[in-house]
Amino acid sequence: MPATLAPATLARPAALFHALSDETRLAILDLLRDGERCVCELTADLDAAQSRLSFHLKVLKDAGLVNDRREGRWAYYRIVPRAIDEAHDLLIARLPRSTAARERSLGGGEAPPRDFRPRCC
Amino acid sequence: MPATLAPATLARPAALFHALSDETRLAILDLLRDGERCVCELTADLDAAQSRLSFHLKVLKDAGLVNDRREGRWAYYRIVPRAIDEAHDLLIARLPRSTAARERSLGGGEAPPRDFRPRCC
DNA sequence: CCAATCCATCAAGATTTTCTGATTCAAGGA
DNA sequence: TCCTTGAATCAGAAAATCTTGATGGATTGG
Repeated sequence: MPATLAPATLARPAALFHALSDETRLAILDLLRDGERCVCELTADLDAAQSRLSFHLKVLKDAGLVNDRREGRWAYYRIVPRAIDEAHDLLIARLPRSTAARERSLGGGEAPPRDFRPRCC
Repeated sequence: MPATLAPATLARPAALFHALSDETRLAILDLLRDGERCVCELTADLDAAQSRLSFHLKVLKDAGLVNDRREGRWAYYRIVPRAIDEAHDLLIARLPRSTAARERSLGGGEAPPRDFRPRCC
């Protein structure tokens, strides 16, 4: 991760997408869509080792995608909708500028890649 | 990646987000936002080894996020807007169901997590 | 107090990714 | 044809990630 390649502005998007890049974590998020769940529930539903879920929940939490709440000996996790929104915005920011403009006015229509003038080496 | 945890439906989202989870690849996408670029241009702009960019471009291409086009000895890469749209849809599918409904009608407003009835072990 | 439960964390190993430095191939230009 | 250039690919090393099993803390119930 050379400094020249990684403006500070890319660290956050990369971390957020990384948290979303694992099937186990996506499965967790899918379970949390219906509301908060405690770890033991997730362990049961996903048939996964508890330490494994703890690991992935920590990744999700560090990325800001989930919150946790302690109640007695249980830990309840829930999705942070704003983090999904943030990822959403970061995606839009990756659309080609021409397409992004179109996306804003219309509803995500079809379109050829636009003109380009490849000036190379 | 146990089968119980990884319905086929999660492989694609994970792969797509994985491709977006690296700062170098995000930097590449940012450069491609203005239109297609050849590898040598990217190499210069990002000050990165050619084989390294080839590697990351392959990851992006395998994920369907970019296209390539050969012209003489140059290879031009460009963003595939529909892949960004796909990632976008996969994100929306991760919103809490209550929030997702709200998202659809309103414009992504604030809201408490809704009621939940933590039935646990 | 004692035992059981829920969970985070750690260490160790396995697996995956990423980077670097060749090597190879194709396309041009001299 | 020979040489140069742009780019993909490979092998190996380095780094990051993931899994497993063990340990320990906190809470609860008996």
